[in-house]
Amino acid sequence: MAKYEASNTDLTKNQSLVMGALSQANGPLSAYTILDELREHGFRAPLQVYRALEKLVEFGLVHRLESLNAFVACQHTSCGGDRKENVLFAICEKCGGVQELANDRLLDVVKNLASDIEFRLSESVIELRGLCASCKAD
Amino acid sequence: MAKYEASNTDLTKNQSLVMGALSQANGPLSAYTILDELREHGFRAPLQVYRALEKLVEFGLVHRLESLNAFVACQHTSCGGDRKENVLFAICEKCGGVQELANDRLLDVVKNLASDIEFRLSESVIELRGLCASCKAD
DNA sequence: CTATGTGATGTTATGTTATTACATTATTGC
DNA sequence: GCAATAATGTAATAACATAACATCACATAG
Repeated sequence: MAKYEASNTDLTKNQSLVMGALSQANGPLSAYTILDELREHGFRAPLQVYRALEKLVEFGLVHRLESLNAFVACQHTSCGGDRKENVLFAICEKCGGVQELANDRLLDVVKNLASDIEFRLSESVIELRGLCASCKAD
Repeated sequence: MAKYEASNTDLTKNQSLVMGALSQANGPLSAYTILDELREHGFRAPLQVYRALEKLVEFGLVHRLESLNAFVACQHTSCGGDRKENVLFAICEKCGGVQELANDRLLDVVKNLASDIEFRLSESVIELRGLCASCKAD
């Protein structure tokens, strides 16, 4: 956990615990799953998790997956630094794994699309569903 | 409601009622909002709404907005016909309005992206958040 | 040093969204 | 008619999220 405390934004105890749980997981976790994992560390209520998650998302260390109601640790070392979500997710429907991608071309298309309809874009949620390379082989 | 019963897929009573509620609304509705609106028509339980919604989504008459946990009537007359979601949404954070867009270029980029990582795409969730043309003017 | 502000935490209760399980009714094809 | 299938009704519960309020830790201006 020292790993996260040492990051450019210092994390509080609860934030570190939640970040630790998400980093050890090999996929997204729901807030309540995190809560259960952290009961042994003294967590008692959902709000403790949600408050930590809110900050971690704000810091760019964690992403929320809207189509899963779940949270995943950022896979880009960069992400904490370059804010602004030019990021998308490929979610495997078989193994539950998530791949995080950053793609400028996609972002450009989205921006153009928004500007075509005079929409002031503040955030974009892009989540692909399907089968990951290893699962589609089976 | 005859309007929907007359569509190429015949709707059941509950499906028609839910479709009617969504069509009259000028924005997305949550399942429970729909339930409340339909109590006067005899609806008693969430499941009645969720079951109807499931079918309507299947028919392509309704879309689910993942980032809102809400549902919106399809704005393309075409949508019922050409299945497969090559569709995205611009959601206004001020007025709550939703614009549904279909864009081939975006779909191409997404497909290429998926194929780059050997991901077998089955569905894509693309939801833009921001301010619509009329709200950003204020 | 103590008063005050700010942010984090703890706790309970409640609100909101979605599904499971099981019984019943309607419709369709034979 | 009768079996198979789809739709519906109802109750209970699961899963996800926030409101409201109390307390604690710590920084810093006076």
